[in-house]
Amino acid sequence: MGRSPCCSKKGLNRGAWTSQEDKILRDYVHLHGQGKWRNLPQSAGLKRCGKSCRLRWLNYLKPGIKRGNISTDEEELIIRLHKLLGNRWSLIAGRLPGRTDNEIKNYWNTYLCKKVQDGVGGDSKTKAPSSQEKSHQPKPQSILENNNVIRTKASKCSKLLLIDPPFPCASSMQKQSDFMVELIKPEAEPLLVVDIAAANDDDEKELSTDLLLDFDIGEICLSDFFNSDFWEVPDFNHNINHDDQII
DNA sequence: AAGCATAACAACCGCCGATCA
DNA sequence: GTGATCGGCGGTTGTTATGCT
Repeated sequence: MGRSPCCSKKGLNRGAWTSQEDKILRDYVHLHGQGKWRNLPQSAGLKRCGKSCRLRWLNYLKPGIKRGNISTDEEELIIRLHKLLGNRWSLIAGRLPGRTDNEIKNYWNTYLCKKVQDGVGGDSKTKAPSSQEKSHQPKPQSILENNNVIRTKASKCSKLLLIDPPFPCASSMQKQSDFMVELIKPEAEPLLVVDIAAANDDDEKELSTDLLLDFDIGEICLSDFFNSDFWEVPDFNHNINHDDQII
């Protein structure tokens, strides 16, 4: 159907934002709130595309944004979530307070991806590790080549359904009930299916699913799960045997 | 010291779903 | 029901910083 471009590119600034542009945008959003990105540049007097304004605000100007110094805890969580969710950066970012999807995506593409692929502490050649990178602990095992992740391409999936995972630690689950998720109706239609049992490597299967181990759930809505405070869960590292299906 | 290679990060592009007229 | 608009997302590209030869 051919949609119009989000804005005319004529006469618009591109590239890095100046501090003055940042100030204008920040002041405008503080005054008028977010939204109406398309009209914002004109209203605020910015020579920028609305999308560009939105990105700048969400990734850098929005209060509470953390920059850099991704901790090992965060890093581990990113790896786990990526294992589970694939490249759904916004979902992953949603579980990392103060982090943006763009930052996590960049961090993954430039560092974690290699680290995960190498399986042992990442890129050994090239430059010396930064102070931040020096804190990265080598991973005991490779989680590369695990294809259990849910891969999507710009297809939004707001609901993920876990079906009948025979978690052996089910009895401990009731304790976690305060962040337990709502049961989904049986007739609900799963949107994505991941057959973890199809994986060849048991270790990989473990890594794929250990995020979920503390849940005594027959069927849960995973998006609700992620909306819960599982961030607080202290330990994901249980050993289990399982032929799990995440749906 | 200079030039090249690579990493890191900011920003852009195009597609998609939701919403509304 | 249809098409336009908007916001959001993930992939990709461009630029800068840093390290290596």
